[in-house]
Amino acid sequence: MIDITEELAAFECIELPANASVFQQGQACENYMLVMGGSVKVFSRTATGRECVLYRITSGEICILTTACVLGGNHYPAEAVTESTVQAKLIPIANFNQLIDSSISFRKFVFNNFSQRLSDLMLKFEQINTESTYYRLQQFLLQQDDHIPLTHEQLAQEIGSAREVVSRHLKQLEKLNIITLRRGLILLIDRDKLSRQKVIVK
Amino acid sequence: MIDITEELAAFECIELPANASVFQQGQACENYMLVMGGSVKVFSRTATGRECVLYRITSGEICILTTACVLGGNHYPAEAVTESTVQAKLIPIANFNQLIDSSISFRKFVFNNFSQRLSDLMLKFEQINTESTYYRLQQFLLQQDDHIPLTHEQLAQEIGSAREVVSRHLKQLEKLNIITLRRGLILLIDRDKLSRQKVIVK
DNA sequence: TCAACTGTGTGACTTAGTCACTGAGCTACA
DNA sequence: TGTAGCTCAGTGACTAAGTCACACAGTTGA
Repeated sequence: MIDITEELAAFECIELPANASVFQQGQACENYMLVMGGSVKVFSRTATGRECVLYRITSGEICILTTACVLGGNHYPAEAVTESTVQAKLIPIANFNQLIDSSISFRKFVFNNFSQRLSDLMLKFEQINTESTYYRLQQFLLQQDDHIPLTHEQLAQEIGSAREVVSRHLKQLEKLNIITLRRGLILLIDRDKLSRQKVIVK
Repeated sequence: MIDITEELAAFECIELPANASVFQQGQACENYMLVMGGSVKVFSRTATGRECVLYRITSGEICILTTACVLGGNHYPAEAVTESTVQAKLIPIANFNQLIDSSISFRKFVFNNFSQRLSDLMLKFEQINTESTYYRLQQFLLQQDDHIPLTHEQLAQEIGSAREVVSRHLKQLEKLNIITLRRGLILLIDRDKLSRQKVIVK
């Protein structure tokens, strides 16, 4: 992790409540945001309102989507909301540009963030485009604890699918004694079997 | 356009033939590539071999996917091939990093490229995820000349769909006297009608 | 001129997403 | 403490998209 504490000391920290909109699709960009604590979810939305999580901005990360917007002269191509209380520093564009030129650390920091997001997006694109919904669901579940406090809706958003599709797959997995379903909660009871379960039998 | 002629004068220009692989999925990254002429197509591939064009690197652009790979320590998440004879300069990583630190122009140039790619990918993601295949096909056709020298396969790759699906939509459009189909060629004969044609009737 | 290749058309099938609706569980508050 | 109104989950019916297999037409080159 690159230390840019010194560079950012001058900027004041603000606090956002949970579930607050950070920016919306089509909105113009105004400030760089550096998240100091909490988590911001960046997602895109289909015509029918379905959400698909693209990535998260967590502590110590910068929202480089702003840079892309400012330099490209376009508006935000996605939405972002806070998932928890978020502490963040807002950096005006002029200050940001000045820091890029004056601080090697800050420059490297921003470059790293850019790279990471690009990689994240490529990976997400790959997954959504090349892997089946069931495979994405399976992999997502395997990455979690045995106790998964998510609704089917939230799960669908994480893997970029529809709630009904996820519900149906989960129901099949429950019938196979791989998981147990509770309201807003999934209990993973046979991780091994899940990792081996390639196809869902009707 | 930012002028970085001076910064790049020291690097020799190589030439690649058409249809040559530039990098493959999973490959490690070695050099930065700056395209001086011609076009490189970057695409991802599904498990069944279907390709989806992500973006193109054309004259004066740098393949920042390399930066993302180098900084992220990961391998190429996509493939790239030349679409024509391509002139390019290869810049070793050490020289690239040195240029970033020493030249404001070069830095801005790379930043702009990063931003543009991020925006491209977001846009592509949006389109593939939120728009119907027919809508993407319709929009793609409307962006072309009336004389479109592409096979259905190539068209499918551009919009990220399957050849058969594209073929079927095109056939419907031909029945409606909107286009004429020839081998390896589509003639757009009624642009207005195409732009109004919202739904394909069976 | 014909074999091999590339491009197109199409039927049958599977998977995913959408729509509409039902009912179960939770919670606030009258 | 009962219940209205909410969120969450389940499901049938349908459509869109992708996959698979195969037929055949146009093109190319030995």
